[in-house]
Amino acid sequence: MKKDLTAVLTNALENLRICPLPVIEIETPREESFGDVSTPLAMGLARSLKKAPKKIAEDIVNAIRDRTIFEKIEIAGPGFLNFTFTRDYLFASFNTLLRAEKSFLRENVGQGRRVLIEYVSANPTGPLHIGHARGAAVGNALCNLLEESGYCIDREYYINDAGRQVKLLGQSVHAKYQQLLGVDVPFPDDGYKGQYIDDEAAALHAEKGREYQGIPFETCGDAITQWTYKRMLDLIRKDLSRFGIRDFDTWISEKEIFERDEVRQAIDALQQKGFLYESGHALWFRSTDFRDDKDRVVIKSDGQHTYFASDIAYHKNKLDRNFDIIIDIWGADHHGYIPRIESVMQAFGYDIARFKVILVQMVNLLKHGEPFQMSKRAGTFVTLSDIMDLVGPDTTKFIFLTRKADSHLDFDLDVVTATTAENPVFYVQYANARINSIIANAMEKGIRADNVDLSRLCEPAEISLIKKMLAYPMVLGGAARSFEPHRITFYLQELAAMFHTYYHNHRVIGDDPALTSARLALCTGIRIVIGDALGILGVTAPEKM
RNA sequence: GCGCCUGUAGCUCAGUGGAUAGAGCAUCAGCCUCCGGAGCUGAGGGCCGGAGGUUCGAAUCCUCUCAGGCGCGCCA
Repeated sequence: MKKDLTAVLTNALENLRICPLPVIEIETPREESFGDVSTPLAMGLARSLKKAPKKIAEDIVNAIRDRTIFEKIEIAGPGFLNFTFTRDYLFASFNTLLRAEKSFLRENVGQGRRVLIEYVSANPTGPLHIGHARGAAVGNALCNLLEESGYCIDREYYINDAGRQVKLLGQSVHAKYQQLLGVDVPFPDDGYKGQYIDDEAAALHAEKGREYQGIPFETCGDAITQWTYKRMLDLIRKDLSRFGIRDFDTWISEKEIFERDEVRQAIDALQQKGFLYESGHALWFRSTDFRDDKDRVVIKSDGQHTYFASDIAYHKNKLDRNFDIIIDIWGADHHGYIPRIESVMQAFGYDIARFKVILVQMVNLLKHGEPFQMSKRAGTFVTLSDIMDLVGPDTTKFIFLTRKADSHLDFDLDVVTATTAENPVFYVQYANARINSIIANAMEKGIRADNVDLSRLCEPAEISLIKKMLAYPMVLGGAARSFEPHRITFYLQELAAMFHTYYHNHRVIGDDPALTSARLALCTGIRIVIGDALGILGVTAPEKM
């Protein structure tokens, strides 16, 4: 729909010798009476051409030579161009959609550009919680969406395995292990609490017996830390897999970045470019040269590097891999780090327009309508695994994807688990299951859908459904261009609603074989679109429920 | 104090500078001899937090202001 109209309009603008050619925006109008698609093109040109929008619109209409696919072209409101397609065009397009070819369903937004998307990247110090899950759902859907829209995607998870946090994890398990064996080792003040630490200590005992009994952390700490965090990482992978997140292409380790001396090299590189200076025995990055409001310490006066230093190295590592676009998906509580990382990117000479941080807002976990505060340190948190036991992966993902990434989200365990009616994902999946059931029914009755005469679809609801499906590629394209996968969930709910209404008003399988075939084709189209869209969101489309 | 995010229907949220601002839930009133009732139909519900500005046009952009959340370390 969009491709054809864009071609027509481009041709018309060329006939009018309008250049440079403006970006042609195509939208589906709010009211069906305004036509199938419309463009505010003439209004956008009003300023540069210094002519009234309606006059420009008239000129454009007159310049359209080939109008065989249109039933109607109207100028409306302040200067909208509204297009209504002929039935023949709609049926022909829908026929193409039925072949489910990606070239028809997709817009090539990416043009093969390479994108690195880093998301989740939770510290391997404990199980994933609901905040990580939101990042995972958004990141996974965005990767799928961009990949399907012509980008080459690398999915990456950054493992913070070098810092104090991982060591603290090891200390916590070490202490619990010793206590288990009756050795009185004090638990670290800010150690990790929670049942899983006890479980890990018990597991360590089960596997290694008394090997470390009475041995101080200074001696056996590295071994225990390694052992524990690898198990944590394994747990995270399992949770993500169960959550239905596609595996990452790269699991990149902070520790290995250190071991390859990349931190040193990155600091040297900044030093050479003159962005570092010494003050108070510490080494500073002059991020105020760019977009930060204060300079940042890279190496502390005690000679230790800061966390920021390894971030510099990691982002240089990303840059060195020559991606066209680099996307970081962070929890919104890290938003204060954006300016300094952007500064790093600029210092290395990278075009900041090709770096994007997507912030995923906090999830307010509620129980009985009351805030359910989570803290890994205090050990009071609900894990992603717990959530999946209660709610299920599909529902959890879908709910995360019904909101913009940067909008706050309430996730009330009672609401989400109590009444299934509040789970929009079921509504969509139900439509899919229903269609499968209808088609199975038809096949049992030996009804074939060969040589379908689509022109038998003449109910207004049928034409509306076809138009809705033909708009699907535009929705995907828009979502990809704006990095907003949530648009797809809204589209799906609308399409499902149209189908459910249609289903109640019209029987698909009836006495008229030709009409039945045509309606089966209609259903098949809906199934194709729902299946395709759910697939991109990373949500399953069960045949039966 | 400074910065970022969010204020849209009772609640949770969509809304790409464009036409009469939408959906789900909740509430109320209806629909199962019929392909899946996890469904359908209808009704009520709005000063788009507030005030200015930008222009042909603002929920959308700018300034100010109010409210909530988060962040502001030689922590990680």
